[in-house]
Amino acid sequence: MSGEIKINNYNDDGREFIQGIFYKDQSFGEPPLFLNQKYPASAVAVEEALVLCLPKSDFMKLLDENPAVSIRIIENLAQRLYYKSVMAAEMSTQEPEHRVLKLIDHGIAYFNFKKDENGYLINFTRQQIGDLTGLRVETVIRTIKTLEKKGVLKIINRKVYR
Amino acid sequence: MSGEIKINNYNDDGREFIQGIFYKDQSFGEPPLFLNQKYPASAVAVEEALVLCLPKSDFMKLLDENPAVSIRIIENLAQRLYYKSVMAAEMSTQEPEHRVLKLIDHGIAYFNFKKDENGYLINFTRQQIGDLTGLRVETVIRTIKTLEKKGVLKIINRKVYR
DNA sequence: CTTGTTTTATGATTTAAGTCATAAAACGCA
DNA sequence: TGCGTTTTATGACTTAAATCATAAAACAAG
Repeated sequence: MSGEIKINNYNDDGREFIQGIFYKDQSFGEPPLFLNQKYPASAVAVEEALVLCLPKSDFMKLLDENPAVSIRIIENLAQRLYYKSVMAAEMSTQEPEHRVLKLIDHGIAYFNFKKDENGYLINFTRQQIGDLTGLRVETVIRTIKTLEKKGVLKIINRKVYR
Repeated sequence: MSGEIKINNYNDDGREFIQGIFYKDQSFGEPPLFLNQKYPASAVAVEEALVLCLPKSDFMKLLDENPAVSIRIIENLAQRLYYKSVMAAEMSTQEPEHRVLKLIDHGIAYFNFKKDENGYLINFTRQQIGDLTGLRVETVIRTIKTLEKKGVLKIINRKVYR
């Protein structure tokens, strides 16, 4: 309903990977419900957030009685699968510059980045970009500097614009 | 309807990434339909295959008139999203041994690996494992050897069993 | 059976990203 | 207003996986 939630994992040595970030009017956590699986990740509030929790039975009832909702859910899952497919290919084969840029451009299209006179403000910390792309902070910082030098994005007092 | 299909991408320098592999009774390629997006990947027959192509309009009609099909589609997308989430976390933070093992164990659960007296036969080439995990063939070969030495899987005349 | 291709295999070398160390700037808050 | 924390930043060094080279075994096709 409001705020910002990240879905994440930690690997064996405590390194974080962010599966996705969700904002107002978005939903998360459905897939395991349909599979009777355990949640493969955690949900963490990045800022104060209000989240509506729907019991599985109510959710299933909603779907049963309301085909239009099913379609919306399908569209939503399709969107998330699309993002994951694109990022998986990026993360496994492309170099840092490509990965960071892809994430940023995806963010412009699907996260709530605001546009002002400098362009779109990329509302992620370097650490978050790293955790979303599988890179380390230092690498992200250096990569963003390189991208700025190449003129594909701007850094205006430490904030990234595209 | 039969055969084996891989969904893949090639990066800028021709390196392949396999998004997924599909067999009899499975479906693929739906997400972009719901998003009116271009296909972000290609489909390639790995062996002789027979594929049923359903026009978008027919498919949508099927969903509209048949809520039970919607639920099946949701379950299917949820399954694929689940796989991608798990593999994304693996690929970005875990080391080769972990990645390869995770893929193999997922394959046992969801691809059509057959069990015989030696255990489950992992019906992938080293190259395919590499393209699915973002590793190079040589790394996969060495990793599998290490895993064999550790006793977590068997290599019987070049075939991998788990 | 022969021949060309794919798959598995192994050793040597390179390199890009990770790691480690350190610090300044910015932010949050009591 | 001062103090602890987070974020951005940079340089030096290390390392794990990629790359390169080479080859044997297995397989496929004629």
